[in-house]
Amino acid sequence: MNIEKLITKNNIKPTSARVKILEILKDSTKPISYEEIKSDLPMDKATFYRNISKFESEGILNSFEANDRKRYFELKKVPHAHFVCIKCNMVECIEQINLHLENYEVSNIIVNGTCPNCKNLLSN
Amino acid sequence: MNIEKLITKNNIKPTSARVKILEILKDSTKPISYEEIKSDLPMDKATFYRNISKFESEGILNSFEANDRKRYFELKKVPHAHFVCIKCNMVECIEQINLHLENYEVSNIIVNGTCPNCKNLLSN
DNA sequence: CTCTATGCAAAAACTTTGCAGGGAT
DNA sequence: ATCCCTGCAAAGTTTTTGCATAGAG
Repeated sequence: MNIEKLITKNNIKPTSARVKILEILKDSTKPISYEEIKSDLPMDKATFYRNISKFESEGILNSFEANDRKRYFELKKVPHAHFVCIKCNMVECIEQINLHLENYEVSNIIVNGTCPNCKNLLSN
Repeated sequence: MNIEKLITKNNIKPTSARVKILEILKDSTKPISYEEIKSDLPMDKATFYRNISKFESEGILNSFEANDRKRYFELKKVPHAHFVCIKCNMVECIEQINLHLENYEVSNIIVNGTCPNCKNLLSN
């Protein structure tokens, strides 16, 4: 889906800051934090966070916090979970999960644990 | 299990600050944040956080972050997940979940979404 | 012209760290 | 005497807010 359309469809003005943010998120294969993308962002952090907040309330993107106390952002796609390593803070998507809770609406699932890599390092 | 034993078993000195922290966690039916318990804590926040950190590295407790940007703590028990409402930040335990990821070690699962109560409020 | 978006700087919220005093062994 | 624990205050980190200016329609 075209980024500009995604924005206008949600009644938001497609300013260049907004398009830029969503393009970066679109191009990423995993959720990313402000810190990870700030060098590519031609805008102030206030602008970034304000727009992120707008996108979230419009339901365009999801965010969650990892153990490094940073928020990670991603475009909303098919429901899936995220694995976050408690040692190295690596974040990755887990496709095969399905969870149904009667009367609840599930928007995101975060699985914390130790990734294969860190697990190996520990046992050495 | 007796709190003092839980502490000494993990090679930590059972100071009164430590026993107090774990007793509060033991008595809670759900994960709690520093803010929620500080009025019952006869110690400085630095002591609280330093001991929490020690307990975590010894594997005595788990913590995770909710959408309110606070960390929630609980004694490590049988594996289970937590539901955190993105509207009201209510936290509760979800017992029936099981997830196996080959080569990963799962330590905690957080499910974000809207709780039945907030879901009703929204639709009114 | 009006309304919204942006940048900058300061504030806010929660957690961590430095340091000196105290207790236990 | 030594080692670790604690409280206090200050610093740190990420995100949010206030305010004035800039930009779009």
